[in-house]
Amino acid sequence: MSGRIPDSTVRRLSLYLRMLRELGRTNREFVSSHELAGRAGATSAQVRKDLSLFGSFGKRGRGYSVGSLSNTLEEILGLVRTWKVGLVGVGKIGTALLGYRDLDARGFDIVAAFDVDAAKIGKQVFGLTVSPLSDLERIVKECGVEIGIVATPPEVAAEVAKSLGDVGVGAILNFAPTELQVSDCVAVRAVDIVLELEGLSYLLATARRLDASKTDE
Amino acid sequence: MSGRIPDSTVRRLSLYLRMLRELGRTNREFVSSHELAGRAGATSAQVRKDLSLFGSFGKRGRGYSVGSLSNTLEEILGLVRTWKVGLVGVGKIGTALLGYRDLDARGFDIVAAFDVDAAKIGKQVFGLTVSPLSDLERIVKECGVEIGIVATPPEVAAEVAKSLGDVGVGAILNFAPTELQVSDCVAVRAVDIVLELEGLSYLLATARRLDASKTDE
DNA sequence: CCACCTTTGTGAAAGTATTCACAAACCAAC
DNA sequence: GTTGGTTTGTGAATACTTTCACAAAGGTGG
Ligand SMILES: NC(=O)c1ccc[n+]([C@@H]2O[C@H](COP(=O)([O-])OP(=O)(O)OC[C@H]3O[C@@H](n4cnc5c(N)ncnc54)[C@H](O)[C@@H]3O)[C@@H](O)[C@H]2O)c1
Ligand SMILES: NC(=O)c1ccc[n+]([C@@H]2O[C@H](COP(=O)([O-])OP(=O)(O)OC[C@H]3O[C@@H](n4cnc5c(N)ncnc54)[C@H](O)[C@@H]3O)[C@@H](O)[C@H]2O)c1
Repeated sequence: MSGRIPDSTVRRLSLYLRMLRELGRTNREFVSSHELAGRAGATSAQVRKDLSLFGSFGKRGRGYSVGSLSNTLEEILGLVRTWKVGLVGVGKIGTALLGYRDLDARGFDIVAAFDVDAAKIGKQVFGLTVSPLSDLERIVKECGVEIGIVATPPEVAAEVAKSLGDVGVGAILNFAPTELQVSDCVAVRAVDIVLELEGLSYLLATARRLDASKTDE
Repeated sequence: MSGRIPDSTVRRLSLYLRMLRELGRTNREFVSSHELAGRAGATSAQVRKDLSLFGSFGKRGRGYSVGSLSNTLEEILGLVRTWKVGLVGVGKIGTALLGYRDLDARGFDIVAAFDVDAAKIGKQVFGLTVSPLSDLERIVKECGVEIGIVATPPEVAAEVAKSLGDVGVGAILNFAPTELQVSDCVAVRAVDIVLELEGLSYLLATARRLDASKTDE
């Protein structure tokens, strides 16, 4: 059980958990793989296979207990605790993230924010005081920051990510449209809005090309 | 040539293009698949296979012409034109996006912003006047909005997405942590920050579990 | 306790994506 | 022109993911 788990499975587990929490709020007791699949955009076989990578959690004939499967998924995903998050770059997107109340509720607590801009250092943003980047190491260690968010201009993102890794942060969420190269023991995920828009652009352009060639015939 | 192209290929094409533009700025003339692969986190075979899905663009023995491959990729990705974008929900993240100057530069022009909050309607945000949601249809049609961004609270995201689809928007970028179900002829991509953080949480938790079991032995 | 209905868990099959490996092409230098 | 070094384009091989399909398990009602 639980060798290498594909990324796509982990993403789906998050979606299942989200649905389970919703169902929990409506006091539902059991849910079938079929129903779980429905809203997560997966198939029922996929739900069962994803879960079977970690164990057997369902009751044949009944489905999955909403409460206990929620707990199991939270355990698997590491969401039984609150993670401490540090944010670097209190600009437009960084400020939005500091004000993103859902993060707390979901187990991600932003405990520190850093910037190099003297005008921002010392100011409170959504209740958190912005620290100078030079205090990164001290504060990350004192607060026990485990996840870093990079929200700086792309030119300095790689450098910032390296510092975060060096100082012991184990995972980074990167908003800058740049590939970070950090040590393998630091996990990185990117949120790349331009990339997503370009993906949409490709689909729109392809649809138009198809339309155009159909009209030509 | 060019049947169904995997999503992973399209994402990599964007990354290749990004690198090519950087190389272009340094006046480089040719680049090999090996070098292109390097920074995009791919292999050279993958670069060549991705490109070969669309045609033959390289010169054996030399590599790819930076300028002409850039143009080709822009053509493929539909980036030879500027797309008109409409944003719904001028809150924290919506405001950050309105101020994201890079989007213009990359061919995505936010031409309209909508909200339901009377306090926001009519105000200028980064040079754009916020319109009431009730004007969605009129403005989308007048301005020719082609891509919609959903930046509303999750509870209303599905409804907003449906409206966008109904008034003729062909593609949606969704920031709300909700599955949208829209007609198949509307393309959707999601930017789901909580999902990404949960992915990191899984990796951190797994690493810890491994550590713990090693120490136990 | 048995017949019947439902839904899981899982090998095996099908389908996708990535990597390998090499002939064909190009360039440069002599 | 021919030799040698380089790099593409691509079929074939491998690896990975998803889907299929069904036996086994649980529940219900008689
Ligand atoms: N604005 C958006 O909506 C948006 C969306 C997605 C991605 N992004 C990306 O996020 C990043 C930030 O964008 P933004 O729009 O918030 O820009 P911004 O200019 O508003 O903010 C950048 C912040 O980073 C700070 N900074 C600069 N160098 C730093 C360093 N070395 N260490 C710490 N802080 C530093 C600046 O002082 C500033 O406060 C960019 O890479 C951008 O491409 C922005
Ligand atoms: N804040 C962040 O950094 C962040 C990051 C990622 C995702 N998100 C997601 O983005 C969405 C917005 O988050 P936010 O933090 O900006 O919230 P917010 O409350 O600051 O903004 C929401 C905005 O949407 C408007 N709105 C509400 N109902 C509307 C409707 N029916 N039509 C049009 N506009 C409507 C509100 O008036 C408000 O201006 C949420 O779904 C959130 O989960 C936020």
